[in-house]
Amino acid sequence: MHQEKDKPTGALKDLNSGSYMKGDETLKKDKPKYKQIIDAAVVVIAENGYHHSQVSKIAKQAGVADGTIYLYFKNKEDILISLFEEKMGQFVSAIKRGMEHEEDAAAQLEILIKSHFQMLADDRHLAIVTQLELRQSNKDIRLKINKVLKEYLLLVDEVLHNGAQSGVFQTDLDIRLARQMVFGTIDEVATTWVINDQKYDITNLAAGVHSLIVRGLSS
Amino acid sequence: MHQEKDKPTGALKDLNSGSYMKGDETLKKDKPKYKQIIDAAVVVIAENGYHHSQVSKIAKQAGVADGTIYLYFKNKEDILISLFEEKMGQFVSAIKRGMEHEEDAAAQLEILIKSHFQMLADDRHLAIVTQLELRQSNKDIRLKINKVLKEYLLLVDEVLHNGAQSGVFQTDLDIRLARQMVFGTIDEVATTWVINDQKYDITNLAAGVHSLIVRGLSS
Amino acid sequence: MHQEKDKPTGALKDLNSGSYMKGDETLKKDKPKYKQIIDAAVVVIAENGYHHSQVSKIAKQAGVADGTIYLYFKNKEDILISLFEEKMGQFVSAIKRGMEHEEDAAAQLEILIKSHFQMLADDRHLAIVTQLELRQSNKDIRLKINKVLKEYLLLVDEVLHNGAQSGVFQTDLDIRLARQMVFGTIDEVATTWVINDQKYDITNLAAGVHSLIVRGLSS
Amino acid sequence: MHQEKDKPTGALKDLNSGSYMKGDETLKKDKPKYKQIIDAAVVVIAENGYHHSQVSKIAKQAGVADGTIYLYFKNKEDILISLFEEKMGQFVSAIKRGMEHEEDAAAQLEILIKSHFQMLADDRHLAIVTQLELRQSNKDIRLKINKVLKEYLLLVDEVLHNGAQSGVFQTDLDIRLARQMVFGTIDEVATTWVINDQKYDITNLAAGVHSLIVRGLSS
DNA sequence: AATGAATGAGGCTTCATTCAT
DNA sequence: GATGAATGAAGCCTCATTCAT
Repeated sequence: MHQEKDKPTGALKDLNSGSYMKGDETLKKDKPKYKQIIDAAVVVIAENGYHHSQVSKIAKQAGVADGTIYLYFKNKEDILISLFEEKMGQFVSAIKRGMEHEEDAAAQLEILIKSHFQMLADDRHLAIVTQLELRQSNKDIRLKINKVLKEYLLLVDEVLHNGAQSGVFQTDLDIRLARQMVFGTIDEVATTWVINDQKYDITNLAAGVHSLIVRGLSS
Repeated sequence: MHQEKDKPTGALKDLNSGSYMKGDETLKKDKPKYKQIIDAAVVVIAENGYHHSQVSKIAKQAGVADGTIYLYFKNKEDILISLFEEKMGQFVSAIKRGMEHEEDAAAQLEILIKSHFQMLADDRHLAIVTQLELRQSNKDIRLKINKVLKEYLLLVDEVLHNGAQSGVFQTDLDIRLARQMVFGTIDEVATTWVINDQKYDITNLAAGVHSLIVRGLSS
Repeated sequence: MHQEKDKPTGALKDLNSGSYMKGDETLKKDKPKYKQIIDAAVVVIAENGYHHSQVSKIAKQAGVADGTIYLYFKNKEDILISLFEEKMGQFVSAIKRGMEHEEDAAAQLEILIKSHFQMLADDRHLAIVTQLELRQSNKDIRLKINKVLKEYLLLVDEVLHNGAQSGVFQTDLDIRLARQMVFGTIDEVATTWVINDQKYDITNLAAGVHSLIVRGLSS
Repeated sequence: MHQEKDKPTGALKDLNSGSYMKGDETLKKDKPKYKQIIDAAVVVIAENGYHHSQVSKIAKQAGVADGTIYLYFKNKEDILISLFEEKMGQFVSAIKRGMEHEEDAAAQLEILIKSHFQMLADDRHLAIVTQLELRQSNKDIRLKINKVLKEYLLLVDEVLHNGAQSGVFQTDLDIRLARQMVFGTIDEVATTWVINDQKYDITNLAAGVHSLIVRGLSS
């Protein structure tokens, strides 16, 4: 955990260098319209679906002209990737903050799961976008999204590594495989919840998911 | 376990009644060109990506005229759904066959995982299509695909139910959640493997995945 | 009037030589399937509209295979033209028969109008086809249809000529213009009736139409 | 006649509210490209025939990009309907203007016929389009065209009603039937003229047509 | 003569992006 | 910086006709 505490935001540090941004004068990202457009994109995509979310619709929702979008984003793809970066960045930061004062790997994992579910529950539009809509994007975008996702996965790896080293988890744990189980499970539970119109409280599932992951199916 | 043995293939029995098919004279599905076109679609989609797979490309790969496609499929969407039905049907059948003579739930689960990975490994085109390309289809298609997927999930449920009843798994197992873990994990492992260009042997991961699912992370 | 009586069917004499027919052995036209297909076309076009009347639909209604159509008709266009020829031929013959024993031009005109309306009233499918559907065909077909129509117009001309010579009508009548009034009026009344779903009895309008045509609007 | 004089253009007042047009800011209809495209459509349809008039051809003729068409019209159909509305509106307005200072119904009718023929003679492309090409459009379009046509027919009705009341025409005139005679005759004369490649001067026929309609065939 | 499976040309429309104002 | 009118490429599907059986 020391690692983690030593560089609490480190893992995210170059998340802001990915996409479109001209000079280093004033970052586009810090101008109000940048976030305004991203938030508009979340709403529009959640409400209309990925394939019916034209740039013009996002512009209208953001209250700007179509052309203005292109002053802040290279192209439509860039909106989506930036959206994911922006939101995922906050996501990872929040989870890290949550885990900051906990050293037990199992407990950290529970915080991670809870935070994950909580954040989805807090923004139903965003939940739809990340769990369903963004996945219909083409391979290129999904690859770039995966790059952003890597931050999150590294976080999971850290927890697993911790647990293995401290003996909380199996000492010879295949971290890569375990991470795929952890992420795969959380993601599947989240997606199922969104597909079912978020009609139950997903945060209530956190404990059960945590237990399954840690203890497995065995009796 | 008796259930399972009594109707080993039952759950799949009407998988072939889904989409496009006129009378009961000679099923379109049984004509050679039907499979020919589906196989062509798998190759074309795997090689060009979902969004660059024009009907004309599929027709050319299948060695038929564009219009011929429409003698066997209602529209482009129907090709995709039928593709998934056809392949998923074989998929589920194969897994069921594999599990037929095994009564232990944990062993059944291992067979399921192994079979799943084996089938993906056996057809690298199909693996790309199911793990990556088909997911960028629109909501309508995904809904219908989910319907087909349900057969598979029911199969998982049966195994889990078995295990819970026979005491191999936790007797108070939350089947729904457990199924989401099982499927989520398998799917994530498979997707990761495809994203990494299938460059390692996924079947080697089956044992590890099975172990993780059954025993969890605990030491 | 002698003219008229001398060659009672003359005007129709080459109506049967228009379109498709191979040798002079056995006329295609006399084989049962010829009329069978034409009648099928009338029904299909009336019920589905011109643009939704595919050859395959006509074939099915006629109880023959698609290919069989082409043993009796050169192409789809030929079905339509033949349909019009066949029906228009009967039409003109019937009107001629009706007028045969009447010498007064005004009375002849009344018979013509009455017969015209009566025949439309007798076959509601045919009425739809001739008044509405066939008019959406392309210019080529309409030109050929007009050629067939010419027989009918010649008949009108004869009556008008008669009337002018016998002093029943204006002696310096512009036959061409008068014929356009007669046909235009009859056609417009018929079309209006069909557009209104044939929901009143068009034959009741014959007297009024005749009176208007003969006496005009004047008080 | 007072009615007529009091609201001479009234019947047309909402002819411009028919199809595609968003707010009331700046009407699409008033922008130059709107008329530009409609005029292009008239020329293209007249020269190529309805079925060979692709949107791209119209765009090229109008000197705009294909996509620009869709900034002004909902779809291809909307071009045709708007075309008819626009031209028919001018048509009816012109006729009304012409009749404004004439109180005698017979004289009004003569003006109507003359104006009708004159306008067709003034634009040979438009004549082809309205008399021939537009009639092969599908039922939906024809229905909407008929709605626009109704303005014209109401105008005819007014004249006939006038005439009947003032004793110029038969006082017990069946207006509906009379209107069908008037319109049927004018339309047939116009169509015949167009089919014959407009090779004679149709305006010369106005007097004869008027005479026939008012006095009928009687000697 | 009759069949019907196979063919393949052809066009409307959407929407991300640009650029003159 | 902001605008929004204009652009133009790209693809699914229908259906008249053929021809091997």
